[in-house]
Amino acid sequence: MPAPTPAASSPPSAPATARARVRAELTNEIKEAARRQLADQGAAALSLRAVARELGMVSSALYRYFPSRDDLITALIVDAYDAVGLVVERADAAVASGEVRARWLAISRAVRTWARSHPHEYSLIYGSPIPGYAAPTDTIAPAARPALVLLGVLVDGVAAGTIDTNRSTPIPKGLRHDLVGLRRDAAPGVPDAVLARGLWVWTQLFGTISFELYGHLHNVIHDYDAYFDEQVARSADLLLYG
Amino acid sequence: MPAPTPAASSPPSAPATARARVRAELTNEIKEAARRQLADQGAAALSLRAVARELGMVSSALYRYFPSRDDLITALIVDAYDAVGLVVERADAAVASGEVRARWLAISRAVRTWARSHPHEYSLIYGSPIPGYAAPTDTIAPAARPALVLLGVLVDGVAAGTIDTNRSTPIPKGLRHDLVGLRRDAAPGVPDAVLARGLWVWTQLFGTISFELYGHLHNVIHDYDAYFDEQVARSADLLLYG
DNA sequence: TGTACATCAGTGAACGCGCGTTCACTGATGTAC
DNA sequence: TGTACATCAGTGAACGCGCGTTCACTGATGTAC
Repeated sequence: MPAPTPAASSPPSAPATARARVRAELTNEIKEAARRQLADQGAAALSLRAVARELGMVSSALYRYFPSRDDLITALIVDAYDAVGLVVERADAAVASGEVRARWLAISRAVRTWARSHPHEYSLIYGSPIPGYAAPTDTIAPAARPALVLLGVLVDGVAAGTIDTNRSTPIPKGLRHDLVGLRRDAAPGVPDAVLARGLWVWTQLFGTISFELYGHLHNVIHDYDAYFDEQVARSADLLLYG
Repeated sequence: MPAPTPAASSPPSAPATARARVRAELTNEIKEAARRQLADQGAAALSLRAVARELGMVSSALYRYFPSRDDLITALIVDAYDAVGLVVERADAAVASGEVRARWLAISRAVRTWARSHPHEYSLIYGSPIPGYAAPTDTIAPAARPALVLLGVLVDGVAAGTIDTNRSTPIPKGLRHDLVGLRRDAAPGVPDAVLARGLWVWTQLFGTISFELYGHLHNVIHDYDAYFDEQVARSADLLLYG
């Protein structure tokens, strides 16, 4: 019986050396501490020194992990998009693919649940931009992830005939042109009217969540669960039947 | 012919003394400089010292006008709500009150136009909250101003029979309860179904504007005018016919 | 109309604080032979 | 298996900066008589 090699106990995808493993762990700890700070103060107030303090390190040590504050913020943004993208994908995957209405509801609720439990990460990606921070191109692909799930639902619903493709309203030429691109890239077979409805309910969803999170319905809505359910059910009808 | 008194050339509503007049003017100049800084950096980065610098004053002088940085921010928030409230009211008033659809379109376009020309003031009130700033109650009344215009349209549209009140979808009990309060306070005679549709299109409007401003439709929509027109026309149909 | 006093605006220095980033360094971990 | 060297992580001091707010002050404007 051969003696196990030292690496045998670590998962196959783990980095080879102990140093690299520690590095990956500390990178995560830095991001977690930064996320905690985000929750306290918001992104604009995120401070490298405070993050270092929380980890018991000296502030200059962080520069071994992130070349600058902006790079740390970028990492948080990418993580946030990936996190919401993942919960949306999972919620969608938990519903049978023919159940278009249920998939929409599952997606909507997943976004809201994630937003409510991670309000500052939600703000980081869907709130107002951070002063002085310019998003690099690395954030583009993860940003699209949640919306791609909805587009997948539209593709399936149209293909299966569950989504009504007859009802149509006039669509201006400029928009029609943009919808051609969207269909080509991410929603084959979905007609203009359905894409326009998709955009319409998608932005509505984020409007509803932002209004709830930012208190714009304070003193108007008290039962946010009931309110959300109703609005999202309405969106489902609009999506399916136009 | 009697000699004019010194005060004769000033408008009747102007403060009595020269000192009070200068004070009011400087208060406005401070707010204008602060708004300019907002556009540069965003609210979180708004600095009293920088505002003072721009006005050629010493930073401590600002404390004669605003007791703290938060009070200056509050003033900017109130001004921003009043500004968007005013343009919305004017846009609405320019349309005959029976033209419900046209009024909705006018209101929507007024909000978007204002948002595009004052993106940082828009963010100040509809974007993510400013870290460390807690909105005082002074902001509540002005915050309601734009929405009250839409509610006025609903009241008129229902009273005149222009808005379809027959189409209705199930409304959960919790929401029904909230709608009772809303109807009592600001929308007499407007049934639940219409109020719920009103909330839907209202949040949709802000979702659309925020997505445009914050670049969430980057590479998807290029002709934002066409896109906005289509979405808002769609909302008009929903509002009127359910 | 003129004077005495009170109110107010703005100054300049200071307090105490926090920030991002650079840099030369020490000591530990990893690699090649 | 052991040794020599290279790589890397973390330290601590420093640079240069900006911030909100307080405070005693000077001089101008307003008010009461």
